[in-house]
This record gives sequence, structure tokens and C-alpha cells, in this order.
Amino acid sequence: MPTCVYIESLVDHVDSDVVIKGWLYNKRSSGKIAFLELRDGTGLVQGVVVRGKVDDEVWNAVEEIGQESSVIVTGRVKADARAPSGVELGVSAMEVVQAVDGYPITPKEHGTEFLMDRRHLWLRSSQQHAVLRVRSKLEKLCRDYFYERGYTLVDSPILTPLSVEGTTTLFSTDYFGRPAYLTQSGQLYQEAGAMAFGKAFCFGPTFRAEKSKTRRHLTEFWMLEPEIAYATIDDVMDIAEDFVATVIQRALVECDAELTSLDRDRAPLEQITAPFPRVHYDEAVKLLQEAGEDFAWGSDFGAGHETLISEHFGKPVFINRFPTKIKPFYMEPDAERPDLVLGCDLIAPEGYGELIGGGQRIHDPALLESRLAEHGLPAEPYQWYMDLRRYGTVPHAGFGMGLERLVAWVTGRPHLRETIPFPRMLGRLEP
RNA sequence: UCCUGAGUAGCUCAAUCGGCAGAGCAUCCGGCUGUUAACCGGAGGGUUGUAGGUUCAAGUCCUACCUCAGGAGCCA
Repeated sequence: MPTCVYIESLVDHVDSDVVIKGWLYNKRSSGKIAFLELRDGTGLVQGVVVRGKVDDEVWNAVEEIGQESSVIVTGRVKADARAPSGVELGVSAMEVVQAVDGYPITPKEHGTEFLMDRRHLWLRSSQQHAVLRVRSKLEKLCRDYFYERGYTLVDSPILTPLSVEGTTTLFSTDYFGRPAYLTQSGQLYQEAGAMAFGKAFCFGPTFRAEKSKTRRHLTEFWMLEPEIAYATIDDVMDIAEDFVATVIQRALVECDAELTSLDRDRAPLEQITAPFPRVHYDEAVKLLQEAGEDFAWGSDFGAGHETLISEHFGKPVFINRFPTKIKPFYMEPDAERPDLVLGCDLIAPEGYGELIGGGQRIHDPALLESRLAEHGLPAEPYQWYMDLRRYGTVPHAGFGMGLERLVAWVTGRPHLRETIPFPRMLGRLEP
């Protein structure tokens, strides 16, 4: 009995007989020869079936099976220069696990809605497959970066009584008779993690009930949030910069095959090395005004502004020290400029927008208390958060990175919906 | 929520000034021993998003609604 192998390792089995368990991706046939494009989740290989060299039963089965039929194929691995992977399979036998008729996603074009309704099947298509493999590898690279540097993973809760950025953008639920929300950010809990472990991070799903309809937003997205005790805004920019550059450079190596099948231009990614330019909010405003934009000091940047600023550099850009009134309650004020806070955003190049938002948090208990009141937030649910300032408070800082935006940038996808297996968006909860 | 655009065969689209509902792919039948979204010949396949209106005549014009897409605001 020949050994069962995955398609990705076929190159190591040239001139041997092997068994492949997979699915029919596409088929081309002529009167006496048929080409089966086979996939098994690890790759694609072309199986060649010659009439007369296999049992009539096998030939008849080959003629009958449709796209995505599940098959177990036995054959001889042959090196062939005509094959994209360098090998093909001379089929000697085939067992049909299920013959499929009418698989909806054909090798021709389809519309967005049609494909999104069949997302559970669309995952099998080569481009979607490649994007999600990149996502999987990027998740590992992100975790590895922090584990290798002594961080502790402190999982933040998903159900929370807190509304950090206002209740209008929260998904609410009933928690045994009490209101609860799906978390918008793990940050507040990560601050507790930083005080306990020095360097902590979380990486999990977060939720925003924003009625936004753009290519850069999902209602459920994954966020990576490191938080570091005794760190300042400048430390956080150093860390975020080294993190992004390291992950991108490793991804170029780890995801080489996927980037090839996605036809991603590697040149812009190869330029992503530290240091990244750091632009003060004041400078960013000046830059926009000089570019002829009608932008007033004190406003927040829109997507167009971000792109305009990042186009000035060919690298990710930090914008830092924002006006206090456009940022959340927990941001530490700039000692030299009381109208500013020590926040920083990292804008990705090529129009991929805000990749990271972070900064230094308020550590003074009195200041935090007054900021909570100024933002009209109830004191009671934040008592545990205040405790972090009552018992051994220290300056600390951290950031949050949206995983899907990183995946979109690395893979060159224009829309976030393709960067997560089952996207949740305005108007889409299925499949 | 606002702005713009689209909804016609299973899928992707066409249909000129309001005048016979069309193509490619998919499906089915036939052909082909090196195909790479294979190709060649043939066939079947339609309540034109929904409801109403104008007209001799509506896929096409008008009104309302529904759905989707692109963008804005907001954010990661």
C-alpha cells in the first residue's frame, strides 16, 4: 500500500507511489486523457489519468465527478517542468468518497454578495486560502514576538460591564438580569496585567457596533494589545516600531508561497524597517494645510488625511501627541503642553490606514478620577481600575493593533472582509 | 445615518430613442492523448428585486419600498 502524503510534501516523493486524500478543484478532459486538479488543503497538484492505463471504472468515475467531489487518489509522483509546483501525479487508482454535482463557486467570476453568502465554501478558493494562511502565520508571528521578549499573555474578558468609548458603539447583552457589553478593547484589563506581570499582552476578538460601511471596518475584529509598566509614549513607539518591522520582515520569509499566489508586490514590504518617521500632531496639521487641505487644528484625521500624511514617507508613520478633547479619558497629558495627550497612532503605508493606536495612560489617581467625571462616566464600575492607581501606581503605556488591517496590508487585499474567516459587518451575520 | 451607483438565466454581464429577452461560463448530449479559468459542435434554461403608476406598448419612464456595492463620518 503506497504511503498517504500531503500535496505540500509531494516534491520529496518523486518517482514513488503515493495516496492523496482531497477534493477535485477543477477538471479538464479530452477523449482519452483527463487532468484532475486536486487539492487537499496544503496545495494543488495535477493528476493525469490516461484511458486504458486505468480500470474502466476509474475512467468512468473521472468523467462523472464534479468540482469539489471528495476523492482518494493513488498515483506515481513525476517531476514535470510544465507543472507550476514542479510535480504531477500519474493516477493509477481513485476512490470517490462523494461525487458532487453543482458546486456553486465555479472557476469564473462571482459577485461579492454571492461569495460572501457562501463564505464557508469560498474559503476553499486559492486566493482566500492564501490570505487565511497568511493570517494564521501572522497571528503566530505576533504572539512569538511578545513571548520571545518575556511578555505574559493575559486574556482579557469578552463580556464586560464597562463602556470605554460610549454605549452607542457597544453590543449589549443581558448578563443574568444586568446589562453587559461585548468588549471594545482589552486595554483596561491589560493595565491590570502590566501591574501584575510587568509586560503583558492580550490577543482576542473585540466588538464595535459602529454603523460604518467601509473597507477598513468590521464589527468583530481581533486586536493585539501589549501593555508595559514603567513605559512612556516614546518606549511604546520604539516597541511598536520594532514589532511591526520584525513581523513584516519575518512574514516575507514565512509567507513567501502565499504572497506569490496572491501576486503581492513585495517591494513596499521590504522597505518596512525601523526607524519609522514620528510626526507631532502640530506638524501633521501643518503638513495637511500645506498640501491644501481645509483642516483645522483640534480635529481628528479622516481616512483621506491619513493616506495623505503616510504618502509623504514610504513607511509607516507615527502621529503623536493629539489634542486632549479628541482622545479617550485614560490618556496621559503632555507635561509640556496641557492641551495635548501622550497618544500615538501608527499609519500603515499604501492606504491601509491606522494600524495601531496607543499611548501613555494616566497613572495619577486624582487626575484619573477627574477625567472620568469630565467624560460623564460612572465612578462605580471603574473602582477596580482606580485600584490600579491606588496600590502602587506607575507610569505605563501600551498599544492596540488591529490584526485584520495587518493581514490586509501584508496580503495586499483591498477589503477587510477577506482577511478573517467569517467576517461580521454591518448587515452581515451569516454564515 | 448621509451621498452615489446597481438589481435581467445557476453565475458574470449585454439589450441603442419606450418596440420580438441576448452572450460567455456552469448544466446536459456529442467530439478530442498534454490541458493550465482547456478547446470545438449542439441542447435545455427567464414572473427582468417587490408593489403601484404612465403608455397602444415598460427590462427601459415615474413613485414608494427592499437588498447589495462604493464612498463619507467614526475607528483598529
